[in-house]
Amino acid sequence: MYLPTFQNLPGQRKEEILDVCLTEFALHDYQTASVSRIVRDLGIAKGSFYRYFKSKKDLYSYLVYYTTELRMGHVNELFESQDGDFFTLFEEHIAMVMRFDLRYPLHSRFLHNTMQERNTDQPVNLSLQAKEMMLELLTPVLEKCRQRRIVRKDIDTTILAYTIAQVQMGVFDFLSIRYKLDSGKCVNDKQSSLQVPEKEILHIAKGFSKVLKHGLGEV
Amino acid sequence: MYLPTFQNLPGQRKEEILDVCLTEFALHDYQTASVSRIVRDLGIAKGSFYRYFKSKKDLYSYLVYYTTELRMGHVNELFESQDGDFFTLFEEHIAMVMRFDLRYPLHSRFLHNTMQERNTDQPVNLSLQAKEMMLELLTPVLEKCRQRRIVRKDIDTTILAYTIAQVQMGVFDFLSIRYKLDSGKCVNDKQSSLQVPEKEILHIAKGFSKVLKHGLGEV
Amino acid sequence: MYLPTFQNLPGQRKEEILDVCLTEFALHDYQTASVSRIVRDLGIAKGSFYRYFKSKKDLYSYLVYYTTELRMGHVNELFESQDGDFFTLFEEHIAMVMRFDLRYPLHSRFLHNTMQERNTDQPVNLSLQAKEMMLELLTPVLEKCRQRRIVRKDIDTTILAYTIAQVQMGVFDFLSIRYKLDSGKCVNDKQSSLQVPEKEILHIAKGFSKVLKHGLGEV
Amino acid sequence: MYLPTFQNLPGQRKEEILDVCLTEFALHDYQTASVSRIVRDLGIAKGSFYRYFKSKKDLYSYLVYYTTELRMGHVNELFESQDGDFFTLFEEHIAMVMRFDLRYPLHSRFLHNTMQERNTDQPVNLSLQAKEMMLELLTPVLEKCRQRRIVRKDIDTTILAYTIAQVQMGVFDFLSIRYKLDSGKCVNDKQSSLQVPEKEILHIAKGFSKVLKHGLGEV
DNA sequence: GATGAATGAGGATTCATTCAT
DNA sequence: AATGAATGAATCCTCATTCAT
Repeated sequence: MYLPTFQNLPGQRKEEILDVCLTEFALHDYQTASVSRIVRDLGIAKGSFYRYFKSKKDLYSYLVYYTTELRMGHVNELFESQDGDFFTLFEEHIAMVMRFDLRYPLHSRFLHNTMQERNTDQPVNLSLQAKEMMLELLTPVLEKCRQRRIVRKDIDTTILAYTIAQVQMGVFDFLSIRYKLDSGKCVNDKQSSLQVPEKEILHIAKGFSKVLKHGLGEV
Repeated sequence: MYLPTFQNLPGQRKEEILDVCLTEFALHDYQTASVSRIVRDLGIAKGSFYRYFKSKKDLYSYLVYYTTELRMGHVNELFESQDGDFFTLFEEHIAMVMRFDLRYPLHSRFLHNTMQERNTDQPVNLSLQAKEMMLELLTPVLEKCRQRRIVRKDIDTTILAYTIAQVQMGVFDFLSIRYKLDSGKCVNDKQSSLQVPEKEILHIAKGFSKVLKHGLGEV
Repeated sequence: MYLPTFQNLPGQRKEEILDVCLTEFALHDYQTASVSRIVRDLGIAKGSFYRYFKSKKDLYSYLVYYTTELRMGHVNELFESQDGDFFTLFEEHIAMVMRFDLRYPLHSRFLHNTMQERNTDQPVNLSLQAKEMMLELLTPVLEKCRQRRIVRKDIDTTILAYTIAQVQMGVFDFLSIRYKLDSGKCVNDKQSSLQVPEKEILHIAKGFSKVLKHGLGEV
Repeated sequence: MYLPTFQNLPGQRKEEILDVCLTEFALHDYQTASVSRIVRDLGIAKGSFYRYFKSKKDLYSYLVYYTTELRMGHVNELFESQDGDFFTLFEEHIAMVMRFDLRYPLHSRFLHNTMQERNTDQPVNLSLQAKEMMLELLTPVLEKCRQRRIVRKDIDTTILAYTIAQVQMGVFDFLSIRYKLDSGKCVNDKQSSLQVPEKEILHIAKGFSKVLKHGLGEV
């Protein structure tokens, strides 16, 4: 978490600082990311940085928290609404994910990096952890869906849940490939957002939703 | 590529060395992986390492080549056989992947890391690149499947192909979660392989295959 | 060029540092000169050095600039004054050179080394370059002298110019031999200056001037 | 000095080896010259090298001896013949020097480098030593010339002697500048000799001789 | 006589962090 | 509150030399 000194900074300055820090961690992995570069880019003294954040690790933790919060404000997690259809929900969810990725490419790329971080010292594979969490959330939802005969019963729930999770986590890369978006370049050039027509987003969301619901096989 | 000095080493010693090197790169990303640690673990002089490999980068390249070759010997890539059904093929493929991951957890984890390498200097996202390559391979296969009425026509091929790719690339993590395998710990403890009953493997493979073919939705 | 951190140092400390650095490069060629030895001699941390200068190369460039400036403040280059006699000018010039060499033996030796630097990577022979530059400066001067019947016309200007340059560049060694000065020892022992009576300097300067003007042959 | 193993090598092989070694020391200073590169270029084992020469230093010493001998076979040192004129002698001497430099650019460049070697460990400035030796040889010669009224008496002998030495040692560079010879390139490209018309050589030799005898000044 | 693998000290440089000002 | 100089261990890599085969 940040230190009081950071808290007392004017709001805009705080955002500038977070922006630079996110950029650094969006372009490099944890080890390679450099506090020296951050303070250079911010034009502040090394000491100042350590009055804002206790350490590189602390900064990183906060950035994870911060971006996760931001994302949660834009993307509702997948759960079964009382009346809505699960696959419609999935469709909406995945559309939200895409919109977030396009609107906040910096934060999105940072989170993406986060998911790929591996580290001996703290042997937590964040990516794995995230998937596990998602499975835990999805499993009961899918169970209910089964009872309501929305989801098939002849395949393990974990397999179903994992497929959903995996597809959902891949949307970012899908967009990158489909629209030749270079998120690294985009972050480097300080582009603040990417453009894909809403219509396309809806189309893709429906596509993935349909695949999940009915499979690839011809009926 | 390795230097002659390495080539001349007794076979067992070569394997020991590759093992230590793979471990280092399995536990750390390229930047963080340390030649110093490698030579310490091997109990050899710094200079000796550089008589085996020209540089850290060269070692890394070779390890990628080496593990890729190994994997290719165990896992046939996904393509449409003349008479076989695509989804049966997928089932077999994914079973092979799981068997490889379990038998060679070190190599598997290394390859996994490889896919996640991002580098500012050469802004090639290997993971993205791999996915793109897979899409290019899968697209024509799917097109044929469509003509033969095996695959539905009402969804974009790219979406279908991407879903397959994404699911396939996630098997490793699925096993990790389902069987509480900690590949980091496993690599650290020098466990040479992991055990999951063949029956389970076949079951999971069938599960993913079915999901892909028929979807999650109840019929 | 130096970094701000160096600039901010107290004047005396700056001189101490430059002194140690010059000594290192006066006793060894560029490749052999060692940053490790410099920081050891200065009693500072490795990292500190790199807060003063960006790199070994940058340090070297600055030292060249620094000593050249210093020398230029003490030694006027050879050119034809409107009314003065060329050989008188030469006499004065060479006396100034000797005085500089004796007063700043460290800087002088460093510059001397600089001239001898050869480098495979950038195959510029500095010594050769310096001579060429000197020839370019001297040639028009000598041409004018010829018109004014001060310099003979029956020998190629380049030969004349080269002789002047060569003699002038050898004064340092001449002093070393004549007065048994060991500039290496002198630098090592941190002697700050060498003593040769002004009378001697004038005598030698006149000697070289006369030789150049009238030659060795008896009239 | 070389070891017996080297002595026993067939003559041609010995020359090949010396050639490669000379090239290495012609292109790099002592410290930077690399035994590794030498054995690589020769295609022999490291161990073999150390059976030919005790050490890098020993090799270097031998190369100095070897090239000096070679040069002495082509260039007679300057001394007063009983009847010949000193300045005619100088003219012939300097012509010989130029011919040697052009015919043996590799050896010439090596010797040139040798003269520029500075080293803390063995505080012998070879260049200075060579000049001193030359002065010792020239001084008695000049004294005799004075008695025979060939050389003027109103200037110190050391100054005269030094001027001669200095001019003579500069011929190599003079040729390099005048004929745009790049001895580094020439060594790299394994050109075995350089071409300058004999007529030019004689002209230059006469030029320098005249300057030394009569000076630059108009009579 | 020849080989070439092993050595380990040394090279330049970067880093996160501390602390006196 | 902010500064920025100092630290020193860590990074990758090269070198001349030795010695068992």
